[in-house]
Amino acid sequence: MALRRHRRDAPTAEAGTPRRLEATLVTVQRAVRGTRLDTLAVVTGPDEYAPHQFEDKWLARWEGATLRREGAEKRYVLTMFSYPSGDLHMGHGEVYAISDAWARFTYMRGYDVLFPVGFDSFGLPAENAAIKRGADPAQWTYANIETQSESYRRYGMAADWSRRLATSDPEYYRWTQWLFLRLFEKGLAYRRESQVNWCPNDQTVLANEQVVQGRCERCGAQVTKRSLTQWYFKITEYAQRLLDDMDLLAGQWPESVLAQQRNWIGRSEGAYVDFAIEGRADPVTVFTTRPDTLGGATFFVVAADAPLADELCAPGQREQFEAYRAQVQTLSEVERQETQREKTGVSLGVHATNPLTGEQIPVWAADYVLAEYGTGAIMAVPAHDQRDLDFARAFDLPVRVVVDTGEPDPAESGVATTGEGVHVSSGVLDGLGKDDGIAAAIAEVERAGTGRGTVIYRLRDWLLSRQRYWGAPIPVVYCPRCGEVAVPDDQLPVLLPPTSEVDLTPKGESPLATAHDWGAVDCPDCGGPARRDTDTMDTFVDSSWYFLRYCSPGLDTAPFDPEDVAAWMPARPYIGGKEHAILHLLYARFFTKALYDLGLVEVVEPFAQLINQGEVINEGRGMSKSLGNGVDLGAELTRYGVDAVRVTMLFASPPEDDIDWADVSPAGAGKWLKRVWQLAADVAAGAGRDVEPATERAVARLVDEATHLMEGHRFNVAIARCMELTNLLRKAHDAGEDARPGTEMLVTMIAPFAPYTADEAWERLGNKGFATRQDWPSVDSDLLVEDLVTCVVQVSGKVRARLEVPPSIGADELRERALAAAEAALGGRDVAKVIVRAPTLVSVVPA
RNA sequence: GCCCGGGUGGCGGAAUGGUCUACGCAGCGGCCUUAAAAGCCGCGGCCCGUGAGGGCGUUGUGGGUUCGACUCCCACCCCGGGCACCA
Repeated sequence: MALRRHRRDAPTAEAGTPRRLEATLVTVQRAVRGTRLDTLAVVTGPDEYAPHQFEDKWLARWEGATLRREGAEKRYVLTMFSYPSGDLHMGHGEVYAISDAWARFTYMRGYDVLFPVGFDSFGLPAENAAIKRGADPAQWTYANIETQSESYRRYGMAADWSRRLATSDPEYYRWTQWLFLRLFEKGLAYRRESQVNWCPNDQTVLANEQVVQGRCERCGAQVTKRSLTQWYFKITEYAQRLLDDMDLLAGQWPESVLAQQRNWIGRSEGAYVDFAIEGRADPVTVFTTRPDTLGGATFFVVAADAPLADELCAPGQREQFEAYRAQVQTLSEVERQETQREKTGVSLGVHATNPLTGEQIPVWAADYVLAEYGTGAIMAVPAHDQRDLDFARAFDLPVRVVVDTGEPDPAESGVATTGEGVHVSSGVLDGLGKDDGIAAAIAEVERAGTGRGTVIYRLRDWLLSRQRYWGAPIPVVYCPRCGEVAVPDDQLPVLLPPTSEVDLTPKGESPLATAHDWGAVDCPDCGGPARRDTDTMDTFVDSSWYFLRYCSPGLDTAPFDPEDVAAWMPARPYIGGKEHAILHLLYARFFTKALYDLGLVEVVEPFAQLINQGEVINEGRGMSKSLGNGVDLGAELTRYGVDAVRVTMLFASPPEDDIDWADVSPAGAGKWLKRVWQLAADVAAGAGRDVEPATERAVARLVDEATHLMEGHRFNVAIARCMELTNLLRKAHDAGEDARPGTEMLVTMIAPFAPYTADEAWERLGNKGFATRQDWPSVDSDLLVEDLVTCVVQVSGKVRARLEVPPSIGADELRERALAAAEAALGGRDVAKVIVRAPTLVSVVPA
């Protein structure tokens, strides 16, 4: 199969070898005050619950099975694919337990389920590992993919293996390049020179989203700035749509993710205002959210590192300006972002004209104004903006109040007033409040032709070039005669050169630039000598469309078939970590909208529902090598059995909460599974008499509750109901009742969490086939009606009595009985009021 | 500073206007066993009572709405996460 070409040379995964030995052993462990003692291996007898003895059997029997159900309604259950660095870890254990439980439950509810698996296999760790060990990134990557795939199967994932993909497969990145070219044709991919984020450690540029508090998201190094010509995607053109379409996601995505994206996009309403500058033909435009305070603009500030500052600087100030700029440029992003820094700046020796007052105001350069936001220049209104006030006080510039908020004079208090107030000394605005003032000010500058209302965004275009080897080459050729030329579709993929032709050592330039033969090509347009782009794409480009490729695996005429995509998309739910809130999830939303505009897909949002699982931590902290508190997933699976670990992941907490592995009990989960397994064998041996109606009703109620809990992804509570059901059925069986129907439902219901134990117990019940292929049980609604319910009698809000009453009891009769029961608690007081909520509650209010 | 989420037993967590603490972990008592492990049964806010039972208290703090509040409203405290010189 074409998809697997790379794997020919991959070494065999190591994960499977010790398991045969373990299969004959069972581990016995004890827990003492949270510290697990050494495991002790003992040979097991025939009646011991020994998951290792049946895991391999079921794994073999499940071979090739998927959750497809031809003709049924389709559902796309999607898990964030993994980066293949080493084996699966505890975090994968949680996200996969959630995903698999949900996918299996969806199947059991009658849906045709697409549940694919793949690998986000381009990226820096492969390259860094290769440099360190002198190996090939492909070899490292594909060996890890095999290791992870083996563990993934062992974990009991019901994935559709025929759709497995890896973004580093040429069959995949061919289409990544193809999609890049479609965006290029549409003007959504473009190249420009600008100041970019540079990671000195990884020796590559970074997108804004990959800079976290001035540091590289991946390695933590302090990011610096460089001026480079790079490729960008025009995500800014989609800012408003990315905001608007969040309405479609409200209630289906976690509020925190939506809030983070809203924050990141940073919509800001205000106005552009033009200021004439002495000695310059064209005015300079500023952005402000408070055009109503224009009259209070007493100076003007340009970002010191913007070309505009250099241009505006008067000859007499040049020396001082350049010294200041040099000083600013030595600051790292981390230093510059310190919030409590003193204001610094330098006068540029020129003046601007306030378009409202006609006043001449001085122009300064400072680093508190950002070159990349707005227009890189501001009107400073010190009375009503704290930063401007701090600057004015540092350099003794005038402060003029134009909004009277009733607070002390900012010039004296040092506190800018930003709230509601009445405009003063502002001509036509005088007497207006804040919002009216803003509207009137916009109307006024528009009338005068010196400004206009506008909306700007904090979001920046997505920088996609990377100066690294292990990624998809950017399919563009530079020709001295024709300029930027797209590689024709029929010449895709632009394959990576073999590592033997490349120097991988980071040196601030792409390793591909050292592959001279690879880089020299004929221009596709004129046939003359030309050279390839030597950068590769950000791996977030790869992951922005993999969920579409899953719909049409192996297709070699297009990245995907629109009909397949229409049949499956959007994914619901999409399950993965919250660290991608403003990275992958924002990029994938943008990409889907761009592909919609290109007519390639019909959906505007790729993920109709999002589940963010929590992290698995240990002893209150994230697991890490430096802390030495890591827990190995494979070792836990060996120690407790796969199902016990899966159940622990799901039972410990709601999916979105973190799990502290020191606080939970895989041994306890195993104990429960053993009880189910033992119950199945005991029930199969037969029973003395029919099941009691009360038992039947209790079973029905628990099944019904568990079903509703599953529907809401409440796995931890659904499992609690299954445990109650186990306890109930055990008692019924021991009392001689026929617990078989209930036990069959129980065994079926644990299949999403514990597929191995479910199928094994199903077989022990004497049934053919698989519990994991059964339909989810449904209950007779007649059984959900109890014959007696408990009615609580409250006096002054406190529970004073309980009555067993038929659910059909009338309000009047219940009132009488409740009053009689409340007599002692009333102690002779008169009754002022009685609230009856038949049949469960009566509240008595004494006088 | 702005935005989002949260605070319930020794612990993980149930309960979203009506019996607070389901289910599980850890703990304690008992049964079984020569013994241990495993397994099974039971206990689990405080006080009085051998017991049945009775009294009191309780969901970060303070107030409010309500017959009734973990749940709704106001103010505050604390914890976690995101953004941040964004004009």
